[in-house]
Amino acid sequence: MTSRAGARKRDTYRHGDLRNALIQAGLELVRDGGPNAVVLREVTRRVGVVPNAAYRHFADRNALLRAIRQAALAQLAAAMETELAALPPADDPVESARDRIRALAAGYLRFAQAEPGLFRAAFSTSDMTDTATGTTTAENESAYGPGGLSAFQLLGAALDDLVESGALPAERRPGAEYFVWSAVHGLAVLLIDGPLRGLLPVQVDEAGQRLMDSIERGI
Amino acid sequence: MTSRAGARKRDTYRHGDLRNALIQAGLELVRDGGPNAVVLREVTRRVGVVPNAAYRHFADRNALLRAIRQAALAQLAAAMETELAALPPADDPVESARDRIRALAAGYLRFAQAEPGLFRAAFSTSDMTDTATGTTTAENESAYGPGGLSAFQLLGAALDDLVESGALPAERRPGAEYFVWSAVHGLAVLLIDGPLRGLLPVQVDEAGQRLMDSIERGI
DNA sequence: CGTCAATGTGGACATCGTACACAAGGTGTT
DNA sequence: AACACCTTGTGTACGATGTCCACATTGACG
Repeated sequence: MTSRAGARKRDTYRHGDLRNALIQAGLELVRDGGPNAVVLREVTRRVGVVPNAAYRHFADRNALLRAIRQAALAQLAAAMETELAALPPADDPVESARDRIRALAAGYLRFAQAEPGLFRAAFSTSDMTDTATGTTTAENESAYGPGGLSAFQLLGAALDDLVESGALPAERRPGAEYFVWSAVHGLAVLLIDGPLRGLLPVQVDEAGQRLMDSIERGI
Repeated sequence: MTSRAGARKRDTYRHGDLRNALIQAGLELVRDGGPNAVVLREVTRRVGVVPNAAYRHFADRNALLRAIRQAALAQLAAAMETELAALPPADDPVESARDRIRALAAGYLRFAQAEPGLFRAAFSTSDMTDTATGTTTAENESAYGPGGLSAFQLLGAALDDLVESGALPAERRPGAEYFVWSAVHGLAVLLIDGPLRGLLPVQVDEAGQRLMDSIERGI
């Protein structure tokens, strides 16, 4: 009654799974509203718990945000894996490796556009490195998808296959993921935040194709 | 006395240039602390004015932030122009055009690393598009450097020269800036925010070189 | 010199993150 | 079964923030 949205009154004094519930509610907030829509009081409100309860599971709002970011990264990786899985089997190993890279890139871009809030959250740091503390929160930076690989690792594996199939000279392999990831990530960011925001879906597709062609040439 | 940092007590009742002063103070805050270090009250404090005074020049905190972002974008463009100007004159027009693109990219990356706060602010939107209002603040998205060109336009011009010099087939020109910008922007973001943060300066240079090589191949 | 629009001030309010002390409820020992 | 203890949630409180409203000060223009 008193609570606004889906905040059922719990009958037990203990919640049982508060930590996860908070992350889940946070993800909902982040989904439409980006990282700084995660306001601690609102998160706890949704779970039906008093604000301070969150402090039993997270040091502060930033810690909660980090956990949410981790979850968002995992969803990214999952989306990319899904795209991989949907790929029809190809006989030519070279073709196959190329297709996988394109699929990963497409999954990345699609996720960014389908879930800009999650995507922004996944790569937001504005709050974690607090101004020259230098700590940079060097924790495990990557969150893994169902397959156990992070987005970055997925890309790395695909590039390895590209080398193995003979399509990419081994001496070009080192650092290749930096280039590919940079290009894809850059387009994603420019599309949802930057000056390319507001492009028509057709143009977005064109830009995506153009980008992937250039990536293939440039690797 | 009462004010903490550099907040001189003004003798005139009117400030005379409050709007600019606020933007300037905001830039200082953004410089170490990123976009959400721009706290309206702190900004006005630094200028030596009461918080509400800002509302005579900006509709709200977001409007101030937009102005600051514009200024940061201008500084980015300026940094790129500087890099261009420092380029030794080349006789071969093809070489020259390539050098200019590399210089622009280098300027972009250098600026991002030298002024991560400004850079983040320049491309932050988390607050301007308020959740499905759809307005996306379609104002003049670009801020111009001393030369009167935005970062994007600088790149476009360099690419035009590349075509004119014959190094780039005209049919590859359309959309080329999307690719180049994406790659450079992506690396910049990954370097200062993303998982590539914390790379050693040497590695950063390597990644930068690698990226620019790939870009040249891929354009 | 008087009026008026522009600009800055003062005070108030709701909301936020978070600290501190306390309550409720499991868990393990005896 | 009784008890102490540790974990987890509650209540209250404080300082800070963005923004609203009414008022004060000022320069420009008649």
